[in-house]
Parts: sequence; structure tokens; C-alpha cells
Amino acid sequence: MPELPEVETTIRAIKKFKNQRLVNINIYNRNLRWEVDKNLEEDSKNQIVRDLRRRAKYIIFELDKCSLILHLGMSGSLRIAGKNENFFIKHDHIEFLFENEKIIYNDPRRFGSIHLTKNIDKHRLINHLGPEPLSKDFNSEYLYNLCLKSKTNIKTLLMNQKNVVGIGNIYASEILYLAKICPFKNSFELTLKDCEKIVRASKKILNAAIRVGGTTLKDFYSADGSPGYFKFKLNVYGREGLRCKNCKEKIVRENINKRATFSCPSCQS
DNA sequence: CGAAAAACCTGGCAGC
DNA sequence: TGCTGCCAGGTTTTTC
Repeated sequence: MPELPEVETTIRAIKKFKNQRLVNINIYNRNLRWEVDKNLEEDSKNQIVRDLRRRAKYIIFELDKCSLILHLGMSGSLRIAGKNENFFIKHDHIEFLFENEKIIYNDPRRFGSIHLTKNIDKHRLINHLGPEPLSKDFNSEYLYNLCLKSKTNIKTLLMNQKNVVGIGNIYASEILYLAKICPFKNSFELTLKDCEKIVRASKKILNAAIRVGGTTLKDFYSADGSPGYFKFKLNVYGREGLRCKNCKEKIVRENINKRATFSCPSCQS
């Protein structure tokens, strides 16, 4: 479910666990995207959370001696509960126990993952990632150079985490609509000006989504239980057949790499 | 090498 | 009320 804004929203909701002691971890199902390491609980328990941050779509707990890397996959979410609350929901897989409360990881499709590492920058899930879209490293010159070298379409390029992180299927459509670029456009045909529009649209859309707590289509909720309201600001995603808010043309839905892709055939070229 | 397709899972929904 | 097939917010692995 979660793209950058949803992960960022989740992290903000659990930020209060920074400087708290991670007393222990309970794992009820080790069969996630990858099997959870046997030593993970033992090697991470009884340490202070020194920092709690996001890298790409990963949630990272910086502990005293190591880092925990958590990914929510397509359907994962966190929720906060009282330490002694024993209210289990189907697909609860992991509990992070703190002094007074716990964080529960739930994930129906089990595309998520958890890893423990001593050197996070060298970890295989982290070391190949591109720049953060909200950083200065993601700028029009950078994107333009990538576009020149790539043979694929611009939507696929934007969703490739080696190029830029955090952009998934929903926000890719929204960003390209705002930038007035057709998602099927060959990246090598884009101009520097086009790249500038895409970079600006990316930052604008992601920031706007973070501001309202992400996008809740059906099952995304922040760790404090609140939904995201960006659904009401979506311009194209899920709006096939409806009128473009700009030109009144009908929004179309097409597939790129088997993923639903939404655009206005009149505004985007 | 890069790009496309398959793979990992469960649940919900449309259609028969 | 089943059953089948398809779709879903992601990313790695395999294949071409």
C-alpha cells in the first residue's frame, strides 16, 4: 500500500518511540517477503531507539548496536497498542514491545520484510537506492541525465527506485498529470524543461500528500489509526471515465508493466 | 548489460 | 452459494 507519503505518515505517528527502550520483539509469522532472521529478536532486544527515520519506503529503527529495516510491502501497516493489550487481528505478524506500549506490524499479503544490520549503508536493500525525491539531489539536471541514458518510458523510470525512491503507482500517475507529461513518453525524448516540470511536480505532490497524512484507498491507516486524506485530492488515479479537472476530457486508464496508469489524453503529451 | 516478465502472497469483487 | 479469474498501494529474481 504505502508509497513515500504513507511511510512518512507512519513514521511520524511512531516518532514518540524515539529514545524509548525496545524491550523485546515477538514474531508470530517469520514467513514474510524473506524469512525473518533467527537471531533478529535476540540481537535487537533491550536497546534504546536512538533514531527513527525513513529511507525510500523503508522504516529504519536505529538502535544502540544495529539498525532494523522494516518495509510495509503492498499491504502492511503499523498500529500502536497498550503493552498488555492482547487484541489480535488476522495477519498480525510482529510486535515491537516498549516499556508502556507496543507497535504491531500487520500485513495480509506478506510482501513486507524486516532485517537487522550493523552497517545499514552497505545493506543490499539500501545500497543501490537512488536519491530522495524531496532532497536537492533530485533535480532537473539529474533527472535529465537519467532520461537520456534510459530506453524506457517516463513512468517506469520514475517508479524505479534506483533512479529516485519513494514514488509508487499512485503518485507516478499524479505527478505526470501535474507535469502534463504522458506516462508512455520515451524518457530519452524529454527535454530539460520537461524534467524540471516533473521534478517540481514530484516534490509538490509528495509534500501535499504528506501534509494530509497520505492516501487511504481502502486499508491504509497511520499507526495512530487515522486515515490519509489525499484520496480527495487525486486528479487522475482511479478516475477513469471521469472528466479531467482542467480540460473536461475523459481520464483514461491504460496498463504500463501490468500496472494501472491514469492520464488525461488531452492535457498530457 | 538493460528491459520485460515472473514471482512472492492474501483478500475482495465481478461474473457465471 | 460457490467457483473462477482478475485486480490490488512493491520490489526482487529470472528470463530474454
